[in-house]
Amino acid sequence: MKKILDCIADAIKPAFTASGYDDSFAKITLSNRPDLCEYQCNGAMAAAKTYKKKPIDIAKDVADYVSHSQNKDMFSEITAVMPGFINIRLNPEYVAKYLNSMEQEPKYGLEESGKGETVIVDYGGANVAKPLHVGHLRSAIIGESIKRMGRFLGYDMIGDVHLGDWGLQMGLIIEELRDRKPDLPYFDEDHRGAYPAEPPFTIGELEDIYPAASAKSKEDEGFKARAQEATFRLQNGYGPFRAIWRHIMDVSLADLRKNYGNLGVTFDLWKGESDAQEYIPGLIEDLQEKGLAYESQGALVVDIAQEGDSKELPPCIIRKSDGAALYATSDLGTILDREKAYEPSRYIYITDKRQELHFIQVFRVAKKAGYVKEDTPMVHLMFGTMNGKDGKPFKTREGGVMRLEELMAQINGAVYERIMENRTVSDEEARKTAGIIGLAALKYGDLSNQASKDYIFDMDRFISFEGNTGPYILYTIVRIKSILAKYSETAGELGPDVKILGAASETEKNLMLQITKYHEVIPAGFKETAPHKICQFIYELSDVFNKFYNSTMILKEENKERQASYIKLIRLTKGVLETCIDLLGFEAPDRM
RNA sequence: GCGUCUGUAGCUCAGUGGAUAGAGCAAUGGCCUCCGGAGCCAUGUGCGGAGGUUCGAUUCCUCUCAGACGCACCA
Repeated sequence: MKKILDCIADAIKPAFTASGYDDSFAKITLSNRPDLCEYQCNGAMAAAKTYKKKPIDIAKDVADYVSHSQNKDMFSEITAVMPGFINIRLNPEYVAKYLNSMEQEPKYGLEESGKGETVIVDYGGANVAKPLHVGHLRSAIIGESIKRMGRFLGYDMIGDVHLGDWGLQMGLIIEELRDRKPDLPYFDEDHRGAYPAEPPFTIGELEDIYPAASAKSKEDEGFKARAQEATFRLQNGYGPFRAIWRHIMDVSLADLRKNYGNLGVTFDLWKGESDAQEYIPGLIEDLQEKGLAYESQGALVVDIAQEGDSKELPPCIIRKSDGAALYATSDLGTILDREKAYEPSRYIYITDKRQELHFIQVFRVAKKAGYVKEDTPMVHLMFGTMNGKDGKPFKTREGGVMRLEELMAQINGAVYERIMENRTVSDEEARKTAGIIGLAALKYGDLSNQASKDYIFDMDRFISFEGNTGPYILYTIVRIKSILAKYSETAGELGPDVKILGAASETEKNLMLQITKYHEVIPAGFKETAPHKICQFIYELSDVFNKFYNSTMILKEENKERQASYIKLIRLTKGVLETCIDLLGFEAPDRM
């Protein structure tokens, strides 16, 4: 259904036209002076130059016309004020009508603007055989939210975890495994026949092997050289190492699925750098044939500089001087794979902002070589660093990188303690609820910030039940659930003919007007890849709801028609809140 | 050195070419015959600095200061 701002604009357009002004000036915005009006139109001031008239006269023409037009019932006020603002208030009956139709439609009347578009979302970025740590957190949380928003808007969203599964870490693990278990058949050059189906290690061992190998390679040059050699052999298809690699993948992926699952993050594709390998020889050949790739200092590079660059950007290296492919090559290969399989109409990559240059390079090569159509948007949604309270990158107390599991355990533990302080619920329920609230606290704490900026992770603040936090939003939903349950106990379910009535109080009208922003906020959040806009919306919605709640005795209302209207309104409020937190990637418990 | 991004209240963060720049936390003072007080109401402080464009700039431009990040064979 139409956004309420557009409804208002359409209602006043005839007034502009009839008074001799272009109706493109009939643009409505939310009022920035709520004490004066609900909506405003600044078009008269913009039109003043064009028509060489005083803004106030134009505003008066428009306001007068509307006041006498057939659309006048839509407004309770439309007035021209100095220097040329048109101040607008909506008739409460009109707002109620809008909400009633909203309530009846699927997705509350949100238009599915994305129908027919396929979008690849590249997020996650986990490395196989390395545990997830807080550095992976933002990509997963933000990406999941963007994916859900797009899907809700009707886009065919394809989320790809894009694993780091082809790098030096594989060689490191192979050689460390050789040192630990030299008798394994993978290291016996004379071994014939199949290799065991069972992996030669558990996830626990694997998690120990990689850090050990990584540390060893920094001290032991010989070991590092062996790892590089092993990586090279793996990448060139050496059978025994491919067999180990398969084991590493199987063991690690099961663990990654579990960990991402605990975060409420799922992927449609579990592809990785290894899947791009088959495209690389052809890719390099093609870039050479097209005359884009040339030798420079022994490496093969593609120029990506363009008119208008404020600085000459370095060329994109697609083959190292030792002949090996690298990051950019792999990402280009992945693009070829995606074009072949999906022909996406848009790409969204969600990574750390330090990779900005890399993606500029990759995108330009992809466009220059014609792998991706010129008009296909390739978006790099970059996010900033998650810092500790000291403003420096978040670390464990010992100064190491904190694992995601540990972070979540800490948050859930802290929430659990808070629940147990005030309530006597069963331990089992408290644990479960703590998990739900903890995830909301973590995700909301992250998503409520602008993605591109660094932000400070402050657990005490994020898990607080007060202020602009996830738990506060959940609390509001739980409170509404409680009222609805009590109502249905005594009065039963709402009949289908119950209508939301025109607002009886200012707090009620504020709640109703806030709900109408829903149609504006969700498409904007996706278009601008800005989940924090959804957060801001539901925080404000929770706030106006709580003010309404505090000033209105819903269950004691004696007028049954009015009471049913209240119930329907708060049910709609709950529905909108739940829809939005689902888009952010978390859910509300029944009690907390 | 060059480039990109950031700088808003004591702290954490929103925000817009337009009227009086908003929230939360923290501080202080109120509100329970009341559907969950994990709430509501009230009080105080600010656009890093200097120019410019504009009728109007916190927003756009230039310079400057401070911080983060990046600058070809890591991913």
